[in-house]
Amino acid sequence: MKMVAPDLPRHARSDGELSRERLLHSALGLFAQHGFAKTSTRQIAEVAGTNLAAISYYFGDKAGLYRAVFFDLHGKPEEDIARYSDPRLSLRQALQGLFIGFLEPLKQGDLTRSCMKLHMREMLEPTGLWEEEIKQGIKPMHEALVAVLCRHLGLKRADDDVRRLAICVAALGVHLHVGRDVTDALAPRLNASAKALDQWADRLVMYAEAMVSAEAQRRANLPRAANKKSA
Amino acid sequence: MKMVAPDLPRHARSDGELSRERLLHSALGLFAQHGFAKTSTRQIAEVAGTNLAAISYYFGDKAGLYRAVFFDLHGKPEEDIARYSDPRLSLRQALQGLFIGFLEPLKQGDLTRSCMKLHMREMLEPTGLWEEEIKQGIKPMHEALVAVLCRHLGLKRADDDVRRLAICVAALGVHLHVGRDVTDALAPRLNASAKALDQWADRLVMYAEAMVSAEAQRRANLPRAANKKSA
DNA sequence: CTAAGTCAATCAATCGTTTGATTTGGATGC
DNA sequence: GCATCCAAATCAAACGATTGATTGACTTAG
Repeated sequence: MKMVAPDLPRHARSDGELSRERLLHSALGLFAQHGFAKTSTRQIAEVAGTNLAAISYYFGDKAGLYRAVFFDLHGKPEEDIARYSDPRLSLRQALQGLFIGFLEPLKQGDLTRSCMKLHMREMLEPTGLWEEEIKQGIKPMHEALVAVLCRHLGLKRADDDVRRLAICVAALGVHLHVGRDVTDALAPRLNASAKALDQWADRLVMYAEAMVSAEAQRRANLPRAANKKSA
Repeated sequence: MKMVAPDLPRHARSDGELSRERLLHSALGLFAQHGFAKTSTRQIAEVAGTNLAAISYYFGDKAGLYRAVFFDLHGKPEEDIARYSDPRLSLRQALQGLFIGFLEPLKQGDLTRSCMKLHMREMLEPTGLWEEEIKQGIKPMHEALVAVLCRHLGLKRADDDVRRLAICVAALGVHLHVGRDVTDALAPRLNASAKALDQWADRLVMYAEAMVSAEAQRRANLPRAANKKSA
């Protein structure tokens, strides 16, 4: 069953960290597809076309490789946040920017998709890395979205309901990735083409706008009292 | 590091499949928490208080145990579907029934939560079991929800937009489980109490209603043509 | 007695990691 | 230009630990 790449011209000292990058990309694909535990170091080295020992050489150990894959091949959240946090944007524009951040990776190659899948997978297998990802990646994005919603709801401070709304809006984008396989099984056409993905963007923006409007209306109908605890 | 349960009174022939059930529950918890690959058979037997060989004895092998956990300890989808598919229900009532199915497991003990988490985990590690789960569990629920939406949107047949709407509505419920840890990190209060979970139900119903209304309005504003391809 | 159940001990396989030798590209001294 | 050296990089081989699974003897209930 094991098929070694037969006769690649045996990398002659490509010097520079070429093997390192090959390991990173191979590991990304394998980790994203099979998970950390089910991916063996031998498999990674085999796919990367390097020797097994190269993993220890460049990354110390398997966990170090995973950590490097997790952080090195990951876009900073700043650019994602910038797409929707500008105060001059309308709500619709902001939501469009938000969901573009979720949809763009789907259009690109396997690399970004694998990267996203790896992160989604971390949600279900918290390994410390994930806590850091929440702190450095997700929390800032959440807070930025909360700020956007507060602004358009006319609120000075965020409360639980705004945070819940933010989470639900983001959930629409997250589900694009987490539920990708399920969606493909239920309605294959929805993710089939780039045009279909653009329709996702349209509809998600529409849905999110509707959710925000509903929340705004709920707050408008609330009894006068300023610090009402709950219903 | 390995600490064996020191002196449990060594089950004397408890006859009947008592060990079998203990293995099932222990395996559920461990599989849900650490995943399949990272859970060892020794660990399972240890927690269950049985001998290692009991796994082979009752389930053939580790995969058989996993399969048994996956299917034996899983409520049939019929009862979930029944909560929202009744044609006499209003849209709001149907959505309430739908989300109750997602929220109820959160209120109950670790068992149902672990069971749900195990299934969510399967999404990211397709292992054949998952495909069957889609066919027998998720697809029926999806089709039932699509039917509900068609009814309230006044449609004879489902199209891609209805399916997308159904997926997005369900995504709100799915995210309760998939994004549980993230939510706890971002806004711990939202999942803290049973009362908070009831508020989730209220808000999710409200959001879903808003999404359906938005879709209805979009369709109303559509140019007359019956089979318009897209915008 | 028989068959179902339980147990400690052990199997072969695979895992992540390490070792020590070897190869390579470029700097150095002449 | 040429021989020399060195550190970076690569490699095959093996390590100890752990894995899932099996064995065969022992215990108990019917």
